[in-house]
Parts: sequence; C-alpha cells; structure tokens
Amino acid sequence: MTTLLDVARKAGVSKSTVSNVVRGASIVADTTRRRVERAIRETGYHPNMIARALKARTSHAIAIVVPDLTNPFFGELVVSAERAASAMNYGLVAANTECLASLEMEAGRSLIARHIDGVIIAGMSRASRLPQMLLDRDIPVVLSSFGGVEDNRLGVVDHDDELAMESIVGHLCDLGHRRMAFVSPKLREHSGERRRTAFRTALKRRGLKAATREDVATAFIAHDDILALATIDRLERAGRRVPRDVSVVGYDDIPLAGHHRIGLTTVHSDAGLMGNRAVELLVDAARQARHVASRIVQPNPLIIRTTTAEARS
Amino acid sequence: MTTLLDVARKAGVSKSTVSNVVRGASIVADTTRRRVERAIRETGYHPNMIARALKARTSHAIAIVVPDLTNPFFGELVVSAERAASAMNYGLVAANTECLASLEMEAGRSLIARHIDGVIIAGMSRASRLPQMLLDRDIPVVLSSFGGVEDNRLGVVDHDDELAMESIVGHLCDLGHRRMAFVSPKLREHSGERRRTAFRTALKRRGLKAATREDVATAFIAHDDILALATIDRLERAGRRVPRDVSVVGYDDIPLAGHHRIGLTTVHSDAGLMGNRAVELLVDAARQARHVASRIVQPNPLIIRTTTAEARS
DNA sequence: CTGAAAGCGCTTACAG
DNA sequence: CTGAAAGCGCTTACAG
Repeated sequence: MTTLLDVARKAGVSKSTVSNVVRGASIVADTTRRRVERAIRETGYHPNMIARALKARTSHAIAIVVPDLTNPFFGELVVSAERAASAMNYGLVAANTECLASLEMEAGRSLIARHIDGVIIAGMSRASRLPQMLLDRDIPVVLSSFGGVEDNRLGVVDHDDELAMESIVGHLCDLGHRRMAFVSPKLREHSGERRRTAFRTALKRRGLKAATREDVATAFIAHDDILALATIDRLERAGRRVPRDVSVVGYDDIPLAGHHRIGLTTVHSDAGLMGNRAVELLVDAARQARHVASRIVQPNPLIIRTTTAEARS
Repeated sequence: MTTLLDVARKAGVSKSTVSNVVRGASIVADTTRRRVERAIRETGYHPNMIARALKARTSHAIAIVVPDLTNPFFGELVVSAERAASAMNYGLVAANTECLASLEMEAGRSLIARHIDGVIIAGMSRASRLPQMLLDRDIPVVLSSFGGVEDNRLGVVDHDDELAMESIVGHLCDLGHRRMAFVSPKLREHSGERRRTAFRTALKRRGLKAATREDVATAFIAHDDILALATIDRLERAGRRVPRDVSVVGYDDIPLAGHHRIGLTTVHSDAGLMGNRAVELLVDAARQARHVASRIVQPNPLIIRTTTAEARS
C-alpha cells in the first residue's frame, strides 16, 4: 500500500506538500505540484480516508436509515440520496431497521462508532430514541418523508399527510363512500400513526367514523402502495372485486402503481426530490458543525386511477 | 467525546488494559475488568472505529454494489446482506452503479480509499474492470446472483441461468410456442448477455431461432421480473392480451410476481439466501486475508402462474 | 495480569 | 511557498 510518505519521497518533497496538493488546499508552486502529481500517478496512490477521518475529525460519510429497503419507495429514496451524496463527495451507508427499536439502537451505536457526519431517518418506530441519541452527540439528523417529532435540532423534509388524507377522503366521499377503513403497516411506524390520525380527522370533518369491520367497509386507504397492493390481492382472492365492490387507495405512487393491471389511485410522493434535499441540508449542516433545523413540506397530489369508483349502495 | 484514555484515567488503569477489556481479548483480572466496565458505563464510552480501523488495518465494513436498488430483488439482496453482516459485526455500505462503467470506477475508488474489507458485486456492466481493480488491491470479492467471469480469485454465489432458460423455453415449447423473443435490460448488464445467450442456446437445441420482430412473437422472456411487468404493461396497452394473445415470463420471482392481478410465470431466485452466503464467504475470506475462490450455484425452479398459456394458431 | 512505547497514515498550525 | 513536528484514538508486541 502506497502512502503519502512514499509519494513524498518519490517527488522529493515533504508529506505536508503532498497533502496540500492532494487536498487542493493552500498554494503550491506549479512545478512542485506537477512533480507531486506525477509521483501520485506513478505510484497509484489513493489517500487513506480512514487516516484522514481520524485526523480531520470527519468521516465524509452520512447514513440513511430506512424501515424496509424492499419497498421501492425507500429504494428510490436511498438511490437519490446516494447520488446526491457522492456528488458532494460523501459516502452513504444504508441501515435497514424494520422499525424495530432494538435494530435502531444497534444502528445508532454503529453509526456513532463510525463517526458518521450526519443521518437521514426515513422511517422509525413510534417513540424511537434514535434521533435524540444522535442529536445528543452533535450528529445532525434530518427526517425524510415523515415528521411530527418535537425537537428543534431536527431537520425535516416532509410531505403533507393531513392534506393528502383530506384529498383522499374527499375523493372517496364524492364517490359516495361512507364506510372507509385504514390499513396500517405491520411495522409499528411513527408515520403510520400520523396517517391514521389524519384519516380520522378527515372523516370527522365530514361527520363520519372509521369502519370497524372490514367486511362492511366500501373503501380501504392503505398506509402505502405496497400495503394497498397486498390489500387488493387479499380482497380479490376473497372474491371481492376492486373497484366494483370496494375501492382501494395507496400512498407513495411507486412506479408499479401506474401499471396497466394495477392502476392504483394513490398520492404522489417525490422520493427522488426528498432524498436530494435531505442530503443537501445534512451535508451543509455537517460542514458547518451545526444541526439542520430547517423544515420543508411538499404537497403530494392525488393521482386518480382505476382502483376507486362509486360506492355500491 | 470520551476516549480510551478518559476511561483509563477514570478506572485508574492503562490504555492497554481498557483496550483489552473492550475487545474482550487477552486475560484481564476480574476485579480490574469490573472497574473498567463501570468506567465505560459511567462515561458512555463508544470505541472509535476509525482509530481502530487505522491501527488494526481492517475497517470491519464490507460493500455491496448493485445495478438498481429500486428493483425489489436487489433490495432483498441488500437487506439480507446487511442482516448477515451486522450479525458478524460488520457494517455494510451499498453502492448503486446502474451498470455504468464510470460509476463503477468511482465506487471502486471510494471503496478502496475507505479500506473496505471486501465487496459483493450483484451486477455490473459488461467487461467491467471493477473486480480486477479490487482484487489487485487484495480486496476479496464475490459475485452474487450472477457469474461467468474468468478470475479464479473471485468467489461466486450464482444461480443457473442455463438451466433456468432451458426450463422456461421447454415450458413455452410445450405450450406450442415457436416464435419467442428475449427482452433485454436497458442497463448493459453483464448478466443480461448471459441470459440472452442461454435463451438462444435453449432455442437452438430445439431447432428454433429467436423471433426478430416483436409483433410476430407469441412469447416474451424478460431478463427480470421488473422488465416482464413493463412488457405486460406495454403489450396490453397496445391491445394485446396476456396470456391470451401472447405469453410473458419473468426472472427473479419478486413478491409482486405472485400478486393476484399479475400472476407472473417466472423463475424463482432466492435473494435472501444469496445475500447471506455471499456475506459469509466474504467475511471469512477477509478475516483470513485471502480471496474467496469458492463457487456456489443454486438452481432456480420455474414457477408457472398465469401469464403463460397455449400459443394461438 | 498490567503498562510504557511505538506507530497506523494522515492533517494542521507554525516557522522559516 | 515548503517542511518539521505534534497528534487524532486506537492496537500491539514486549517487558516486567
């Protein structure tokens, strides 16, 4: 393994000088720079980021913790975050926590030990202590694709669940539905609770209540598209037709939602944009050794396709 | 930030001793150990993995490079790899390369600079130089979910594309299909070529040739399920019914393939198992500072659902 | 069983 | 513009 010292010797300069050209910092004489650059090329030198991180006290890496990487929505979020991170010369490590408090704590410990410069949380268990754990160690964190946590050191890139639920329920009401049910995620997600609450609020505004019995509901609103697809599958296998007998609405608008055979009515969420913004906010904060603080909320428009129709009787 | 030295002072011992109890290495007197453990608890000490990595010359992190994290097959692969890695106390960093040579090289550089202990490649561009780049720097690599690369320093956890294509083509032939077409991935994947070749071989064995014109084909075999779903979408929007007018087969058996509205005939690939095995092989090799070498091939059974039917006419 | 010492490969003031 | 020196937080022989 060739080190800074090898390059320095080859170029006949000091380690400091090599370090200066590698980092592009401070002024180096043109002829010296060229000598060093040649030595770097000839030795195939790659700077050791670990040594750099130790001394410079920044790992140049950020993390994203997601509940379920298998869900294309989170896949997209991670991909866009990675793209943005590497554009800013940061590495991205992903942690899958399944919204399990134990996995979250383990991930937190690991990220702290690795001196991660900042973390994006894209979903977590209810009452998770992960944000506080990180924040208390002065690691900036931004919540992406959810929010509603009371800590003003937190950055948030959120969408508007209240508004989304309002338009979903409004749409369904217009179609004559009066008995609607919410389909909760199996993972005990923080955001799951918020959507359910927003759902109830939208109903109440219309003098309605959530349907308690599944067989009586004429419409199902799922916490996300994957769950909506599973719901359609379950319903249709049980002999109920969507949307003839029952309507189903999703959340996220993953690519498959628009598939000819699915045509899922859902709310559109721009995962790519959220991943980008989250990284930008985070890296900015990390570079200035401060927390994020700013909050961004994006609207998510309702996309009406073919899984919703007029209520039968 | 509390360091080893802080703990040592608090416990009234040397840094070496603290290090020994932290790592659980060498024998430490019971009473000393307890003093140290208390000091660790009281100070909230987390070992600095960066410093450890620098000195011990191992980052305790491995990487997985995937073509498209948005594809649930790769999502599952990454999730299972992460689970296996953290069970062995390794971190996992994921890199999305889209099978672009430039992104692959960039990822390679970054992984080398971060002194990653090993990498799983789950897909790459044709003639990619990534494996060699890593191998030459003595970083063990295992190819997961594909293979066919000629370097005996490489570990491989593969499935059998030849066998799979043989059973797909056999199934379609039994249904009377004679004009079949292969749907290639937009990404220029290494494995894409292999499946296409296996497809041609299976046809030739039956005295058939690939259909050159789409409108004439009675069956489409896609490189993966996502592509198969897109194909069904395209076909049906153009007015052709699946499977009445034309049959479609996928590859991977992602969860959605079994959905009531899809019922995709496909070949089953166990992403979870592959991710696990790949990590085990890799970590073993990394710990012994050697390459992987071993090759595992799993069969992937054909799952016949409802997108394939008898050829018309 | 415990501790003093060297060193991993860098960065960062600070002299010159 | 360049270099000598200290030090980031650990691990690892090696004495004792």
